[in-house]
Amino acid sequence: MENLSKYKEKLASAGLRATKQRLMVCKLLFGQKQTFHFNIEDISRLANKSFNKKISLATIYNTVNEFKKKGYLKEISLKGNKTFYDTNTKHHHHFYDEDMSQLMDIEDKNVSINYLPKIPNGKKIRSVEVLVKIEDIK
Amino acid sequence: MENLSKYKEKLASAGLRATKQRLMVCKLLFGQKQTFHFNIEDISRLANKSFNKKISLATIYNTVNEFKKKGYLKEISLKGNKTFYDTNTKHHHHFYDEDMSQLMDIEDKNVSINYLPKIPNGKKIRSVEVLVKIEDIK
DNA sequence: TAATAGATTAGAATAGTTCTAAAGTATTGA
DNA sequence: TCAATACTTTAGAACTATTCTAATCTATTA
Repeated sequence: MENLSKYKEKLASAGLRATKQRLMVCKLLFGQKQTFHFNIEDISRLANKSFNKKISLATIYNTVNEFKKKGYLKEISLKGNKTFYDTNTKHHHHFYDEDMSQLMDIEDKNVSINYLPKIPNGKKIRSVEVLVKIEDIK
Repeated sequence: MENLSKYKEKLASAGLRATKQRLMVCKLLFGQKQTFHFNIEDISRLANKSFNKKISLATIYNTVNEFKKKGYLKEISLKGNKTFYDTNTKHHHHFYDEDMSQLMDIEDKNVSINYLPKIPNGKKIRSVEVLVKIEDIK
């Protein structure tokens, strides 16, 4: 419970008051050693398991969406029904393991693209995302 | 109505009988000069407009899913609620226009990647997809 | 401490997709 | 050709993810 102030700042800067539920969400999202990938259900399940406390889905959706707007979380471009988020907001890429349905980060510096077609008139590039789908060597 | 046999073959090879509704879906999907991007609702709307005929959503979902399994259509990896499909099944990449919510193809030969990190043990690459998000120059 | 502003919540509402069961259509074998 | 069978289509139910709503609760402020 030592670095709660870090989370309080984060919440404040996103225009959110620090409440018990939001602090729990922060702890789950940003209290990990490594960045991670999750969906809303994961957070709900983790809150149950880690704190023995049920946080309503509405609260989780609200908090996650505010953090996304603020740039503290990134939504991942992946097909499928559920929305996935990434606590790694640095520009980077992904491996997607088709057999495990699992995502792994690829650091931006580990991918290089040396040619792209010219972009349409009046447009500029916002981001370039590479998704490397991998599967078991059968 | 001249190249219906082309569609009949396609349906047969996907294990589907050629019915009025499925032939309409085929015409909409594969009868275009250019490859295109669509979702289920688009096909439903197009059937209404082009043939003045309502095809049930269930039929469209079934047919599109069978074609996807068979490799005649590709599902596009994009966040968002609706699933998008691509009639271009060649390996290729996309521009995604954030302002217009519009997809454009980038031919595979127009993108080159000269370095990728090594892939995890026991895994091999299935595909490498590049998504270039673009936006208006404000 | 009272008043008020904001937060949380359960559950309703919505949207995309899949499932189901009944009715329709095509195919097959006699 | 006809009946039996197999496959299709369909409307609507069911399901799932997400958002909305309105009532209750909590925190802040004066």
